[in-house]
Amino acid sequence: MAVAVAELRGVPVAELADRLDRLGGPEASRPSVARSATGTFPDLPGAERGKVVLRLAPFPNGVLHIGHGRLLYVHDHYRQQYDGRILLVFDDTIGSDEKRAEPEFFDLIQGDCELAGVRPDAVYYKSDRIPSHYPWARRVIEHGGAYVCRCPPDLLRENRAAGRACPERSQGPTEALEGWEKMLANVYGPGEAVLRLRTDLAEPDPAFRDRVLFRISDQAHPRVGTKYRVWPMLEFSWAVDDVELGVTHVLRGKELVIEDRMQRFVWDLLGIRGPPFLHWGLLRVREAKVAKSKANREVRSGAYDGWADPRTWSLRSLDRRGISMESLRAFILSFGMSLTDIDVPAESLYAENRKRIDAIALRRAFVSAPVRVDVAGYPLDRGEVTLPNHPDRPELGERTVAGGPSFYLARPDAEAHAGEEVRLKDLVNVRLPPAPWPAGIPVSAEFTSRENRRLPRLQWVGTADSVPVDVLQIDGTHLAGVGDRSLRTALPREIFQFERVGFVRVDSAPPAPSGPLRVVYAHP
RNA sequence: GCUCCCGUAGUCUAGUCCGGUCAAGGAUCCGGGGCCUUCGACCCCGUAACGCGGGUUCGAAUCCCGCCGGGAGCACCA
Repeated sequence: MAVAVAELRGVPVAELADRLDRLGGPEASRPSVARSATGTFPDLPGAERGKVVLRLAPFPNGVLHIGHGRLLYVHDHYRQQYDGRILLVFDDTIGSDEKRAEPEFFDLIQGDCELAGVRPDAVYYKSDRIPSHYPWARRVIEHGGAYVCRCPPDLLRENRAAGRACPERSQGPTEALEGWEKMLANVYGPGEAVLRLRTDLAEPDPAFRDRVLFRISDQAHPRVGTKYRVWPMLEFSWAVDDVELGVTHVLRGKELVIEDRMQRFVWDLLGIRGPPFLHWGLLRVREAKVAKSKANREVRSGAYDGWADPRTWSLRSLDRRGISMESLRAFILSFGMSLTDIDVPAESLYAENRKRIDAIALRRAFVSAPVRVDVAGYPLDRGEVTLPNHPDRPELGERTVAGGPSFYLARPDAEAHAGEEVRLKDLVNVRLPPAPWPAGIPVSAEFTSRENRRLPRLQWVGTADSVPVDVLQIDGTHLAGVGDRSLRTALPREIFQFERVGFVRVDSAPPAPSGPLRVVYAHP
């Protein structure tokens, strides 16, 4: 058994490594394979290789964010393990006033799946499947499992908490069927009647008492408009669709366990054997407190820079920052199917990503808040210098950049060493003048020596040829600075390490002709 | 309040089902050192955990009981 588990655990890691190798390009030749610990995934009960059908069911009211990563990669993990299929089923029932499906997200979410590397084998829309739900409702009613309740929502809630029956609860199937037909025949307006499951008033869990199965809404749906007024609730719709779509295993977060009971209750009533359920626990990435409604609002108002704004922590934003989806996958899979409440810092994701990009990111010099420093006595032969693109990988080539005698230094960095001798990294040693350094006036420094000594090291950019750079940071603010001239040939989406600053990715948006090079900060 | 779930180092995880091989493994973070002219990488070293209390047993992270703590659900949302 122990051996079997060990083998099982070994598989995904190896597959991940293969996958990375097959990507080609610089990643294929990187010196070492990134290895990460994978959490445990139990076998799917009764699963047969090649016959597993899973379903992803996002609600289309926002793009997929980091939290959806678990949904995506847990499903994909099992798809790979069992050579199964993943159905993307848009959970687009009519929602509520606070939570409504919106048209643009159908395509955006499919794009997100693609981006994440979790391509669904088929796509369904719940809104196309409403008619097939009605016969199921009828069957449940005929089995005495449901009744039409006309209590106002507040009263319904009160009664549920108190375990009190509402007057209509005693309806027999015939009467309930009549009520149901009236619902379908537009006799009632929104909020005037619902179809409720008849569980047990003595049911100890108040959350489970006589849940609503169908309700009436006049809202227009982004895909089917006002074609339907009687809409199923999530639990009932899955009781239907998990069976009709042939789903073999339902994987969901543990906040949805009560939906399991609801589905089973319906299936038991109708004598159907449905698929088993598996759950994972809550995952919270500390820095990514995503309020979907706020993000949507800010994107729409233009306050955020689109769906890939770093503040949204959307999958798109991670990609834009240069955080690879394979890193996200490894990060997510490290949690396994744990039911624990996870509160993990983004640093863990960054560590995972660093393993993958450190070997391929070319090094570049970048200086923020530049202050000009003129060096007296600067050696003439150092007007240009050639530096390696990567300190550990000569095969990645080198670049030639402008040297002195005039430099930009990062003001806070340099000012901290005012009056001291410092080393301009990879170049020469200079003595900086004492503070203060008035703004707007070049600082006069003095050449001291060339040899590499253990002095504080400063990043520099030669003023003779520099490139203005704008860094979009994780909090949405911008950092202005200059980079070395080799950045002039930077390609969209290219990933660099700004030495002593961190990893960045060149933005894919076409740059303004005269504007700075736009990059997005990933992590240290 | 009711119902369910979860508690292994700062964080995440392996081990718990089937008690001994666990004086608890890995990752990350943190600290120290080495090395490459980065605050990054790599190498070496180090700190650090079985929520608490009982019980069963020769032996408990693992089984039993009782607490305590955390989370989720209690929508005509998903």
